[in-house]
Amino acid sequence: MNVDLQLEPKTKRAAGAPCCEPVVYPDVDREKATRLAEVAKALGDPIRLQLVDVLRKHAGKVCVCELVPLFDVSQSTLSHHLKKLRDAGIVDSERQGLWAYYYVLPDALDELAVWLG
Amino acid sequence: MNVDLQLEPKTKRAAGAPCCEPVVYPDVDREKATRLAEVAKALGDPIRLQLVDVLRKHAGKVCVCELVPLFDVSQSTLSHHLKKLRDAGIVDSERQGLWAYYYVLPDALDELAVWLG
DNA sequence: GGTATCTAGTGACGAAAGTCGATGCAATCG
DNA sequence: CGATTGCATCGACTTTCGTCACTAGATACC
Repeated sequence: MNVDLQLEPKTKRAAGAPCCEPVVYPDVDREKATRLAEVAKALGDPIRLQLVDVLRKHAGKVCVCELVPLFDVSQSTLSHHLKKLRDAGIVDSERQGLWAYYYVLPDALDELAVWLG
Repeated sequence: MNVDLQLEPKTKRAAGAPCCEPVVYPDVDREKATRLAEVAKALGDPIRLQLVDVLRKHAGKVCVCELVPLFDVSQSTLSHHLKKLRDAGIVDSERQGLWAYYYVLPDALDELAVWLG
């Protein structure tokens, strides 16, 4: 593994011709890259990442009113972050009377985990 | 696993008292969350994610001149994306004469993969 | 030395993100 | 019914992002 092919120094023809032909190609197509990047972007904020961490580690569903006091941001900001996570398909919510309960949808995170290998 | 503890409906005291006490806490501290989010954010763009994909799948180091033609953006934009990946500690580069070769530093991605479980 | 080539950096600019306070909307309580 | 509570949404603001054309440095060829 990691053959480290010896990096041909490419001292050939620096002037007059293109330095090299593209010999490597993406393994994930643009569509899948866009989807994975969407999930990664949703995790790209410390608050959202901690939100997901809380929801994942806590079996079952968690009331928003328990989440708000854990972070130093306003309730509306937290709601905004939760919406981002919902839009990315990382979590979903369920209303129960006056309260809203959030939980993780594992598929999105799994897909990213698989790509990370 | 995933006990789904039965979500006490909380019909108790909706008026006059806080709905509930916070009973869940983040498992990753803010510092680690910030670090993980930084890596995730760097992967939160389709071009950067594909760049990492190319560099990971390709054993060894890849010349920038091979990367540029793979994407429909200008050379300066690609250089900007590579810098973001460098700043996040996901890749590093090495100059060899006129060319620059990029390669993946696996630790950052591994840390994220471990968190994803 | 002069010129061509490859890559990084700069400046600019529209788009998007993160934040807050204020408001809206359902549902519940009294 | 009216008041209150929990959450989502809106409007505004500042900051960051993605992109490009242009420029600057360094290196290699002639």
